[in-house]
Amino acid sequence: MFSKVPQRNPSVRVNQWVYSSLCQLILDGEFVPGVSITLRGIADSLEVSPMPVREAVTRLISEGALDVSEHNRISVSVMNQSKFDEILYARLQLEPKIASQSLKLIDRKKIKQLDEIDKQLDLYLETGNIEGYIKYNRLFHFGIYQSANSPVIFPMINSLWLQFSPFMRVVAGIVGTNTIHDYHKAALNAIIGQNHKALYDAIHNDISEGMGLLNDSIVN
Amino acid sequence: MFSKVPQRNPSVRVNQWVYSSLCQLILDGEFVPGVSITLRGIADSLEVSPMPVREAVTRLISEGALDVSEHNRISVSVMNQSKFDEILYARLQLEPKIASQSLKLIDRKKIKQLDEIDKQLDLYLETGNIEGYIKYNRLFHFGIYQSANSPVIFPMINSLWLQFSPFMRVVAGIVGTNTIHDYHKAALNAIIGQNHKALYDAIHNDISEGMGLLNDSIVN
DNA sequence: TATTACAAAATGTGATCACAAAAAATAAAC
DNA sequence: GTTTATTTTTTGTGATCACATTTTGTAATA
Repeated sequence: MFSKVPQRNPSVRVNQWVYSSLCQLILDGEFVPGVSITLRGIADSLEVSPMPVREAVTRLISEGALDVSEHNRISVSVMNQSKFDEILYARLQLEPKIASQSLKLIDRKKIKQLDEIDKQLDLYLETGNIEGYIKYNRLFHFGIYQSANSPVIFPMINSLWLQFSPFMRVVAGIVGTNTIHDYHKAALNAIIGQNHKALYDAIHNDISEGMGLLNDSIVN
Repeated sequence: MFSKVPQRNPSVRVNQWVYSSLCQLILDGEFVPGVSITLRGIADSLEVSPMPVREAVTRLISEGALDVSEHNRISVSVMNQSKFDEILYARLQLEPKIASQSLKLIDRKKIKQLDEIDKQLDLYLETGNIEGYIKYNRLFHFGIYQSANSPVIFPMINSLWLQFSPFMRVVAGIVGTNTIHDYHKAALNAIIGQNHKALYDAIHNDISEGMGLLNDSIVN
């Protein structure tokens, strides 16, 4: 049923594969906010037994990506104003800090990767490719964050992205790509120049402006 | 096996009871860092089948309270310097903010509760009762945070406490209660006076000083 | 057409079994 | 006594079944 699920690798456990597959689907915006999810439905779609799905879904619920509604039914989380405000606050407190923390660990090879991601991203922006933009924007941010080697805050950031991604996908489809202006170039220059404050500010501004575009689309 | 587990309530599901029981045991410091955990062992101790334990443990792993070591063995998370630094940073960014956010929602009845909690806490400090201190310190903090009605940041704070609680219990047993000085009185006065900044600062100072006592005891 | 009553299917939860891999325990050899 | 080899037990994982509850589908009634 799901079109773009990563291929099964026999060396990786089924539960982990299911979890990362669901993560990717959520982050890519394949899950529409509010839509109902069933364990057996996902199990059939991924062609696995319900058991590893239960484990993955339990995790995603605890990370806020999925919601347990009345009568223990599972659904994709819906955005509201207070959730959005807190996600924005937490992102602004955690992501610039981790970016800055990763600064000294980013080598030349990584910089080249980030540069290529950003070039691809600009291409998607020009052609109005929302899916491409969302995916490569995430690759850019997490490309930086992953270098930080952060044991506590990185999982928290991951959880935050899982929470707003379904909402972002819907909204981005409405506002389109032409109003988006990111601070990736500033971030890249800051990385190259090893300027902590400039990188911190670039990520901060990127989040502020990006989330600002989404704010108007919240319905309670 | 576990002595102080909350009583089973037939109206609440087994998985939720197991999860909250394990949470309480962890927060109260009953789980020693590094100790191995087995699904069947916990299931036998709580006199339930392994199934709901699997669910609870999966959640606790994703919240950072438990760790998956090599060969998929489960153990209580061990503290190290980088984890500690990030937990401290995240607590300082999130907890004062949520406390401040809860300020206008705390009514007279809640203030009375907090005051009684703090009185009991002082008693435990005088008599050197570590377990009592840890429990009532948590009751005080979460008594405030819960009033904030926070959908995103509150769960993050909960996860942070689950991560450092096992470590704190061990260290607190070493340093003792006589060196502890909290800012709960300042926090209470700030709440009564509806002073946002004073409450923010009180919680900030409380975390800084409390965690400062723990910092020296980290072994890598 | 709209509403109600009933039957059928679906859903999360809990329990149990099977299995491969890893620990732990025991026996054998030097 | 110490090390090596072998057996036994334990452990997480995945699959399957049973069950109460809820939802959905269908037919009957007005």
